[in-house]
Amino acid sequence: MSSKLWYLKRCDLFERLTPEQAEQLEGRAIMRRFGRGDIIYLPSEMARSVLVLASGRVKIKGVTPDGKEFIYAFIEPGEIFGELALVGDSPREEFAEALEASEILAIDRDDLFALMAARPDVSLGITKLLGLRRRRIEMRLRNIMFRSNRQRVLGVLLELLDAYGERSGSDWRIRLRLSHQELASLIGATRETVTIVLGQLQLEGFIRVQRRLITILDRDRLVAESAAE
Amino acid sequence: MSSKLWYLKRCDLFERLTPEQAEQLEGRAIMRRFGRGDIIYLPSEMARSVLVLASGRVKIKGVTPDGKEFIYAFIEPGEIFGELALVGDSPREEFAEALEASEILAIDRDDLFALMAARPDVSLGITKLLGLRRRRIEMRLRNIMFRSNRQRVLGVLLELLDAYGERSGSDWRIRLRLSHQELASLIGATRETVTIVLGQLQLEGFIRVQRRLITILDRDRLVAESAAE
DNA sequence: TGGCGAATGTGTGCGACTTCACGGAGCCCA
DNA sequence: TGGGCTCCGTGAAGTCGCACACATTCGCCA
Repeated sequence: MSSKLWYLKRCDLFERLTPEQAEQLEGRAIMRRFGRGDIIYLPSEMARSVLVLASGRVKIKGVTPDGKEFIYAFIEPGEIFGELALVGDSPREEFAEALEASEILAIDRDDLFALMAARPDVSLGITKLLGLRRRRIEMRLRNIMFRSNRQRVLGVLLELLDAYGERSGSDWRIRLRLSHQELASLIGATRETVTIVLGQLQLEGFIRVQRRLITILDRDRLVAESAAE
Repeated sequence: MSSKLWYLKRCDLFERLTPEQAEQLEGRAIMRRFGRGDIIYLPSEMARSVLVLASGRVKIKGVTPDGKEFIYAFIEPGEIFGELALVGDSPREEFAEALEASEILAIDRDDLFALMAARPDVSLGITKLLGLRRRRIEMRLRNIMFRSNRQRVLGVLLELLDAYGERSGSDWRIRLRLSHQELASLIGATRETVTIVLGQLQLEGFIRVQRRLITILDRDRLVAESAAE
């Protein structure tokens, strides 16, 4: 089995394809490699294809007019991204950047449309994917509007715990190692403020911070604190 | 033709149904009326149906833990809302509130799933709808993160102009009449700040404000100002 | 048409964040 | 194993926007 095919099968959406359908898709997909920091696509670039992350890690980000970067999402292996190519003919409005060396499979959107026509379950899967991501973005918006930076940090920690949490003894830790700058880019604050707030939360016994590794010591209290007021 | 059927046909998604399909859907849909200020659905309510606005106007909103309201979107007649019912079995996370007397058609999500299976074009339409709304929300997020309230107001005015702008002589006006409070709930600011900023923009000749009616006098300069720095 | 609630205009203090600046710690890799 | 880079910690000074308090105006409708 080709490596392209193997990667396709790892993606939820495609795991139930018939061998012929999978091979058809695989034959027309293009594999590309990117190094740390490489830009995979940019805004204003026409969106002709949908991407599947085979290995590595990717972030989806935007840049404000005055040059500050903000993060929409992180992509893990097996996940799809750039899927807004399926909606209309508008250009992309965000960046995709490789956070580490990554392998990416590009599927032409017409091939995916064809597959969707033949497989209603794939079509429904795409719909649900779009819906889930929309729900996530709305949660981000809710976490930011009218909230102090302390509340935003609490909120984003819970969100990350939900998406990337793993057990560590009696505690939870966030598998995704993020710098203070990246946390700041998630909540719309400065790097310095995030440093301060994380320090306070550590003092108050909510979390332990070790460089890029954050451990949640008291999840319940953190949830209460985040919901309070 | 029943009024329910007539309203269904006004909705882009359903206008090309066969008479049988339309009647089938119509027979199972439920029409309800709401008065100004009535809540159509709330968070934590299970999302069993998708709504179509037949007449009136609706806003989709959330509330922060400390009671401040923020607005996700406005819905106009012929538009669908509550469509996240199609994604998984999670409860709703937002409010839908009637802004004026409204008539609403509720379609059980299973009926819509059945229709989607029979009509790939409806399915694709739903997918695109979700994608468009996600793009819109992402634009909102981009407009808010790291930006001053002045920039946010400029941004939201352009967004509203795009969605609800109409020609008025050589100028453009925003068809949707919004209070300062509602504008504030769109950008995450206080009502007072919005009043100040609108006043400044009027002094600077960008816009004219008459109570709830905003006219854009110099669109190009406003775009430049919004993109600058 | 008078009255009342909603919407708008304005001012004052204050606090949270930002900006800028710099020192030190950790980490990768030649 | 040390040089250089990124990341983290901290302080001083300034600003923006918020909270709160009121006055005023508008528009609706009894």
